[in-house]
Amino acid sequence: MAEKNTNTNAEAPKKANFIHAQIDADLAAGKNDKRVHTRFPPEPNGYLHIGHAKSICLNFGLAQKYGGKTNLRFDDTNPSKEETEYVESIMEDVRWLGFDWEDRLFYASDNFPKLHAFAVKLIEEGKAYVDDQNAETISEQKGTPQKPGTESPFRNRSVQTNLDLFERMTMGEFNEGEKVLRAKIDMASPNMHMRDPIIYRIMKAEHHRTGNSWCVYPMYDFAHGQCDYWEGITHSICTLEFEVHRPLYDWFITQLMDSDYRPRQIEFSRLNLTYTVMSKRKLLELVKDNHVRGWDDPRMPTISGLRRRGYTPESIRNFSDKIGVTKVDGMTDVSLLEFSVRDHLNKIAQRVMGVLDPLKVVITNYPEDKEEILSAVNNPEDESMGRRDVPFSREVYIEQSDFMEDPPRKFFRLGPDREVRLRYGYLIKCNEVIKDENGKIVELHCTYDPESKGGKSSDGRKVKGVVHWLSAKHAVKSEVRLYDRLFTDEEPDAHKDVDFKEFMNPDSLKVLDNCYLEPFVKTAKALDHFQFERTGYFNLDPDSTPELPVFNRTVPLRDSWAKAQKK
RNA sequence: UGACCCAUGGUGUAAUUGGCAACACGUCUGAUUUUGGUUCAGAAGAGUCCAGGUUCGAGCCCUGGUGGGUCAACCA
Repeated sequence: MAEKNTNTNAEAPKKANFIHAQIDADLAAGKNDKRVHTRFPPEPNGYLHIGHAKSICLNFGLAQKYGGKTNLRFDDTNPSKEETEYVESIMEDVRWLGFDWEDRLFYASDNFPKLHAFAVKLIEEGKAYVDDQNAETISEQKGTPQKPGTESPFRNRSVQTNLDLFERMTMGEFNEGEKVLRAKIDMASPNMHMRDPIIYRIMKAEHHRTGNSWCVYPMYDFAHGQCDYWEGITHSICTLEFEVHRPLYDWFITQLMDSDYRPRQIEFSRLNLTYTVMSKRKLLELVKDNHVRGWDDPRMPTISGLRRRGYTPESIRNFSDKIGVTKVDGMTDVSLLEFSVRDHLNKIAQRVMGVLDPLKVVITNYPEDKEEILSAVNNPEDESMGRRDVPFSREVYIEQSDFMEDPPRKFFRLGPDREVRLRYGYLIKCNEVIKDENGKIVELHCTYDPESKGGKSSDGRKVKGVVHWLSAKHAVKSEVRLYDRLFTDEEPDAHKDVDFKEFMNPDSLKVLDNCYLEPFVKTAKALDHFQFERTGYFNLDPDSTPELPVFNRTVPLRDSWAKAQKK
């Protein structure tokens, strides 16, 4: 018998990318004892977002593929921006995504003493000097990308003077901005980063880990490569904007190395997603100015926001695999992300009937006090999830949008004298439409076909429409939060003259407070995933109380009817 | 008036040492369906930024353009 290839995404081998090719070449050349050791190096100055997830999946994925290791390293060299709160959220998010750094948790700040000693060594070798000029002057002397810079008058101080001055900087003798330590490289280099870069600056700020023990802090360029080196990193993967830093990265490594081992920087393009922003600065602005409820607002592209929204780690990892890794600056359509989460939730989500916008239906030929228990499938994609009981009675709620008094062509839901099936229940026919004094439809009177239970009908007739419903007296009242994209523009931060906040979508959050759900949702735990049948995927928000469950809509179901209606 | 990087359907990516441009999302049909979901079957959509060159043969190699990105923080 021919076997069908049902290779799922989870099992499918990851597509090779250009980094794999480079690692393969390094391995073939026998570099670094054929080790592969990567690291994920966030600065703890904000919450992680979906772009970081791409980097996390890449770095940890590489280690998995090559039998190597991945470190988690906090790049905490700027005490003015960094906080312990961020450190904690980052660790939580990486773990939640499903990755484990085992015992390899590092901080750049762990290396402050070694970094300082290395700076002293450079001074001794005549490769670094203390500059007394202010930031503005130094900047002017840097020149422009087109024009070479000029040398600082302090460039040729004696080793002894530099040693003395740097020591006094370290002891806190000078104020912020009075002096900096610079590497002596090449003020005429076509690469701005090689024009005597600043490697240490005076900062009298409290560091979230080292407190007040330091008055001088290393710059990123003077810390990152060295940390890579000391941690034994072989492939230091970062985003494209660091490409021009690579010569400097290599320069410091050359000063440091004492064997054949040499880490190597490789750059890839960061993730851009439509209808959102992805810079920590802008996300922080949204949080600080209360445009959203916090870093974990379900509308945010942060890992914590996506988690609260109802995304699963699997769906994010899967998305990450799908988008691949290249050096092309692009813009990924958010529909790819939405596909990933639907795809996963379809397989795992418990089904439930939920009426978001209720319309009362009285089944006039159903006995007043009768109640029945109907049986519903928990997940048609997964038999092992079993079935559940759903109570049925004379008065039910259906969705307002499932009834039209004057239905258009191809509308196969309820209308006057039309018949639909109540999912898992009976066929009902609408006989009477009750309106209030304003003409608004407030209630429907229907009759049911007692022979139609369980998919049959008394005479074999079939109906096209199936609607979800809830027994009015059993239903649990809930709040439901519907989310839409945070911005109305595909690239809100791509407009030169308009602030990205001008494009914020005023309807990005819609709160429905008159929703009904099956009774069993009372037992749900925060973040549990559900599919509200015919509506979308939802999860239980931590804001829920025993009296009032609150649900977030993760993503709507695909809806070909709504799509057809738009045309 | 520089250095470095990038360019393949609408979007994201593939394409062994040069060998019929493939996959996914999205879009559109149709079938199945007690979710207008899922699943299944199928379709449309690029000739690979441009111009030369090498070659039997170029998305891939070479040359020159064009377009885009990054770099002039005591941020990372």
